[in-house]
Amino acid sequence: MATIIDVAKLAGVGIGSVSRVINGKGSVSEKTKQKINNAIEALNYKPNNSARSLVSKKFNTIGIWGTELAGTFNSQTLRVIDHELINHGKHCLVTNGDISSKDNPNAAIQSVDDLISKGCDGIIFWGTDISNYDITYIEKYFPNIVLLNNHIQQIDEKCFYFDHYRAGYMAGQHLVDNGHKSIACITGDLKTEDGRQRHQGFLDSLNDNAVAISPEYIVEGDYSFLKGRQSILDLLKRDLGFSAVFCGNDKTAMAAISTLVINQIRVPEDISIVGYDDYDMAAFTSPSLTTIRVPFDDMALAAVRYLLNNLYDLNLTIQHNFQVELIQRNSVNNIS
Amino acid sequence: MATIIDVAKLAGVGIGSVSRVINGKGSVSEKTKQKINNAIEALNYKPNNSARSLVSKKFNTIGIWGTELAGTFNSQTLRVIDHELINHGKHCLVTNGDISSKDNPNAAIQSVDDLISKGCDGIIFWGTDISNYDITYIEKYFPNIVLLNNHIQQIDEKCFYFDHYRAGYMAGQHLVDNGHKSIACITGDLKTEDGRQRHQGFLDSLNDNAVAISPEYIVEGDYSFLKGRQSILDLLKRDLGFSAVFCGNDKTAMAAISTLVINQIRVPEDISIVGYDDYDMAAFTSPSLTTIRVPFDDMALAAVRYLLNNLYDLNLTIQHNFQVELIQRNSVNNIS
DNA sequence: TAAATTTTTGGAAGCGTTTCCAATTATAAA
DNA sequence: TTTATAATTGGAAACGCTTCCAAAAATTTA
Repeated sequence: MATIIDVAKLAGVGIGSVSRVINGKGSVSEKTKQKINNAIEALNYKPNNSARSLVSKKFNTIGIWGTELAGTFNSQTLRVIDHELINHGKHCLVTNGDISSKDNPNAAIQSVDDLISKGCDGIIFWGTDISNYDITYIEKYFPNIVLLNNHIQQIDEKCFYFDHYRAGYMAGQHLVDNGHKSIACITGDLKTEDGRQRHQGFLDSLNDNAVAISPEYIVEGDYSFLKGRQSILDLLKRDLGFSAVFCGNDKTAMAAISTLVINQIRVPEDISIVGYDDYDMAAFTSPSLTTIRVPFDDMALAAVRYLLNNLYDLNLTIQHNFQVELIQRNSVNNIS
Repeated sequence: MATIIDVAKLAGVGIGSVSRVINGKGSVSEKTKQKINNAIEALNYKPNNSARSLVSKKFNTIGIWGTELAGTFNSQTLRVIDHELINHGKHCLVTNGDISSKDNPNAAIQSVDDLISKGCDGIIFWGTDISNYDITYIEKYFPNIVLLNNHIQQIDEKCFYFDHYRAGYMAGQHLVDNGHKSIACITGDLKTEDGRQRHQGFLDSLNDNAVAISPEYIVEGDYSFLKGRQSILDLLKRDLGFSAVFCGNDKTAMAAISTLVINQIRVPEDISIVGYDDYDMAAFTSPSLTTIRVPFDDMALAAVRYLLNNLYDLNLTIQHNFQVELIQRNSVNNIS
């Protein structure tokens, strides 16, 4: 591997000039610039990143910390992030901080510290699987962070999230608007903040419309297919006679549909279903799923850009209003 | 940030001893080891990775190069890889070498070079979106690579793949065994090697059972939901009267089911469907999908481990026989 | 033309490690 | 005790870069 010294020698100049050329800063005459570029070409020279980082303390890398990497739309989002980084010559270090499996209470912080000392200029915290307490603790000594789909008031400007409450509200309203009065719900994971918010929004929408919903109509889910199936079965067993179900995410909704169909219950004729997320598969369930489209990719893009702007002195435009939208397909029946 | 010199000073020893302790090699007396560990603790010392890599030429990082990161089960696989790496104190650098969008014919190689010079000890090439030619070219100057779900004869031992041909054959055989004689097919992407192999396996299974399939029964897909819908519509329009369809992946199959149902065609009573992959959603389509379970995660684990063993002198067990399995659910009717 | 100013240039110093080797210390053998 | 052997130790050199500054060259002004 050629070094900067080799390049300098071949070009017949000092290493300072070479450094100035490859970094594009400091003044170099056109003539020497030419010589140096030729030498770089000839030697196929690539700057050594370790040496660069060692002195500059910049890594041109940002870390992604999350535990939900196994989700469905997350890989699409990861792609969005990665693309934007590559566009700006940065890299992306992924860490799956699966904190649940470890018995160490500091597992989350340790895995983040690990990421930091590995060398990244900033970190995207994806989701709510790390406590607010841990995040604010980390933010004090490593402030270049951004939260994706999470919100902590103290560091509001570093948070990229949307209004889950409003989204949940929209879902409930849609059901009410279609004449449903007896509505069940399989929530998202209520241990997560966004799960709670959307649930509250949903509840409030019914309340505002004077539609009652008693606790036995509600089952707590966990976003998985399996739990979705169990939950709808649970609900069915209670024999409540509801005409619609709001599901905490599309996976749950899909599992609910398939389970209902197996049990000879028609969707939407007998029971209407509303999902949440608008995964790519939502248009291809049977029936296709009416759901809430959530601006995940937009948020991700904004989050990376925020980091990029702050870390590398760029000036990328950042979207701030993330639109939530109800996508009407065929899983809701109008019974009014 | 404390450096190794600070630690040495505080412990009252030389930097050599500190280095020996943090790397756990070379002899250090129990007494000085104690002093050093105390100092490390007191200063919250973390070795600087750039400096380490600069001299050792090891990065403790492996790169993942792929273009299919937006797939569905890929994020699950990414998690498998990441976990195994973290277990061994390594990190994972992700690059989405989206080569199609660029007009540069060397885009793939450049993005790989970029990954290499960023600093990784090895690379996992995920999928077949980079040409054999490019890979063998890269392998010459950067031999620490592994292919996941791809196979190049010259570097056989670095390839982790399974028998797509056999898997395709199983799918066809299953349909024949259930009495189907008029079978259609929406292929995978035939630009990919594995897509071609599974298709050939499927074709041969019919042939071996003396079941004819003429070209108009075959539509080329591209693994997407959308194309799946278009393709089944295409097939329907041809009015061929087939009783079953083999789909190149589960997304295609899911789109096919939903489209058939919309068109008042019952699955499996009117048309049977076999998928491919066994995505997690396959059990939750309506009807649930009979499909080929593909050992993707096993392959990924073996691939990382191969790299880990070779790069860091480990001795992890590596699975070599990847099982393909037919998962029978409810999308195939026995009509014999 | 000479002096003042600006642009360009070379290379030493320093970033925080690992690796090596010579020197020191501890241990075993005589 | 002395000598031979083994274990431990300290720190200089090197890794390849950026940053800085003083020196040299080019340009402008008087």
